[in-house]
Amino acid sequence: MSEKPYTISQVAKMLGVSPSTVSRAMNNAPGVSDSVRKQILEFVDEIGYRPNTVAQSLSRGRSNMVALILGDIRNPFYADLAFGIQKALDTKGFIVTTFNSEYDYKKEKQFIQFAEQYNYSGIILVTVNSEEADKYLGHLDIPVLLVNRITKHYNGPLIVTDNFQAGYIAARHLINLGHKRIGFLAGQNKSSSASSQRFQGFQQALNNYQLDYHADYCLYDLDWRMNTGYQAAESIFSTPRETKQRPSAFLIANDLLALGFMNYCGEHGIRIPDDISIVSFDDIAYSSLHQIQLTTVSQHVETMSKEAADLMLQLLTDPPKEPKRVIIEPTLIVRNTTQHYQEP
Amino acid sequence: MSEKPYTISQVAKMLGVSPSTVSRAMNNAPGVSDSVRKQILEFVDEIGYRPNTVAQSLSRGRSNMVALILGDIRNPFYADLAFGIQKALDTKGFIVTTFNSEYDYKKEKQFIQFAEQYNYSGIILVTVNSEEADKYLGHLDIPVLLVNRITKHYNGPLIVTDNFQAGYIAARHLINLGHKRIGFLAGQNKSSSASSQRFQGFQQALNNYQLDYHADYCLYDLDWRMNTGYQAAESIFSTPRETKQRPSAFLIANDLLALGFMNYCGEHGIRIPDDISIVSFDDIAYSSLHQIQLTTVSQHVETMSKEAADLMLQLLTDPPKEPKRVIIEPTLIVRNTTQHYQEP
DNA sequence: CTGAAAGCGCTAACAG
DNA sequence: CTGTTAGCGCTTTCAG
Repeated sequence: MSEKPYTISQVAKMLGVSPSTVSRAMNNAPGVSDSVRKQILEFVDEIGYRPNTVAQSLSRGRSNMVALILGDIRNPFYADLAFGIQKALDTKGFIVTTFNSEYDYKKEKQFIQFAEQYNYSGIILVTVNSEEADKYLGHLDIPVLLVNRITKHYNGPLIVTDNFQAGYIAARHLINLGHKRIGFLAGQNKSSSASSQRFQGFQQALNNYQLDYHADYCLYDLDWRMNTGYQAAESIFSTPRETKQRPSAFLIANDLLALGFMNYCGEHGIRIPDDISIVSFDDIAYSSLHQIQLTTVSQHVETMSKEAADLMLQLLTDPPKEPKRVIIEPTLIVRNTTQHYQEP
Repeated sequence: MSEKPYTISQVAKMLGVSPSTVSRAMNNAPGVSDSVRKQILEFVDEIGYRPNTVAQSLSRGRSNMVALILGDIRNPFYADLAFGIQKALDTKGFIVTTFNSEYDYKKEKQFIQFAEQYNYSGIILVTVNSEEADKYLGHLDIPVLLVNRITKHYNGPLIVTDNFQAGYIAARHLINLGHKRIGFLAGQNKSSSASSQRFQGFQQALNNYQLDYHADYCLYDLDWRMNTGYQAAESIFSTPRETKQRPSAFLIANDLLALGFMNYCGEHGIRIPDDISIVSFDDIAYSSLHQIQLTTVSQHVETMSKEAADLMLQLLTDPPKEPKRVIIEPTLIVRNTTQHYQEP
């Protein structure tokens, strides 16, 4: 592994052919006789020659690197997504670099520029919604695939969960259980269409079932971290309020927040679901633990990553003229953090 | 963002200077008058010219990409590690690509070759221990930094937790609590020095305190997934055995396995810590939840990632002749899954 | 201090 | 079918 790697012209010389022939043979491009091709391929394999991809990239004007830009790899939902995408693309000879925008659209933009500068050949983007992004997303030099986000003006390829429906069925579940005072711990609605659409689904459900939406049952603009969920619970339960005035159930924008929320409740003797029901979104692995048993809405991350990989592959090989848009049906997974409303 | 990017010669032409001068100015290399340099820098900034990094990479023979090869990004411990390293290196102008070896040394090797082929300028490696790796790790063309693994013959730069000590203090904690029959759910000892050293620490502690090591209290070669921990518990508790013959406590090779183990226990009415004490390793975020409260040994992943990033940076800029090796002290975090041994 | 020229390793017309 | 010739965009001697 230590000797200087061969170059294509060295290989060509050894074989007594020209570099172009070697190149053609290796890229199975037409214009090489089968016998010569075979010979080259075997030889190359034997001596372990591998083309320098940087040179290829420069020469071709494109690489086989794909950028995956997402919020934070420490969120298990994203870790799953990244893992799936990466695994699928690896086997096709693409390598994917993951960037953590930390939900900051400036960082996101930097990464996008990075990707262009580095001749990345595609970007899979869980975008931080912003007016700016909405403007340029459609006109990047390289193919973009939006994942789990949607923006007003972008109409390129896309793959999302129906987050409106996710919010709707989550809320309906609670309503079915007899809850009337339902709060919502919202994510960063401005920067996440997923979050805002879940919120809208929630409101729609309230509306359909003639329930009031109380702004003061809700918390807004929470970042997606566990600790923030903890603090949210703290602020909710430490402000004195008649029990009857307090929501009996909460929708929580993602599992991480919900876990933090439950953590606070556990520490302070607030029983779930006896005192309060909660349902959230994502269905990360930890939500299914017996000790947790979180009722949540699955986004089917496995499907999502598979579709994302497939779609990106398609964009890279033969881009369809009609951008493909795939929508995933969310599924409510009822576990143990929700129960029938009981008069306090 | 859509117009074709400028090339260095275009920029040079616009300024009426030569490409080399622009290059020198931008890399603050000597040989440009301050006034010209300033002018160039300003102009470049204004029009937003950014050098094509692929071309740079080819020309220089090295890039500013660093590969991070680890087992599985879905393990929160690795997600934390990756996040920390990436964040630290990003700000220094390096981009890091994460590869999931899935604990398979063949994949690992592939990724290493990949990295060389792509002109990566450094590799941060949580290696899958293997004889093969041990041979070539020292002689790669590019700087390597081993993280949380150690091999027999490799003596390059390194950063590890003292995993022997980790195993030792974990076991001692249990022994202090009066446990005498202690089992171990081992990870993949052959491919993970972290795992095997924890195991050795455990055995040493037993030895020091005159306790017997029972091979049949132990399970070996578990992969690191939650579900495997679940199955381990299943196999342990479903084989009939006198309670007095059963371990009263377990060391478990990492938190993920432990979580799976606890999951099974929860589902089957096995109370922790009343019926069985457990302590594991990593201290991932989910272990600290009130509903979990796992006693575990922290590897201080934050320190680890910071050190790793610093060390890699050093290797890339001015490699010291003596390879630096840093060892991190593990810390036992006592929570709620361990208690005094009680006669059954 | 500055510019011209060669070259990094590969691909892609263009000839034969 | 095969080889020759230019580049891709940048860095880096080497002259001036």
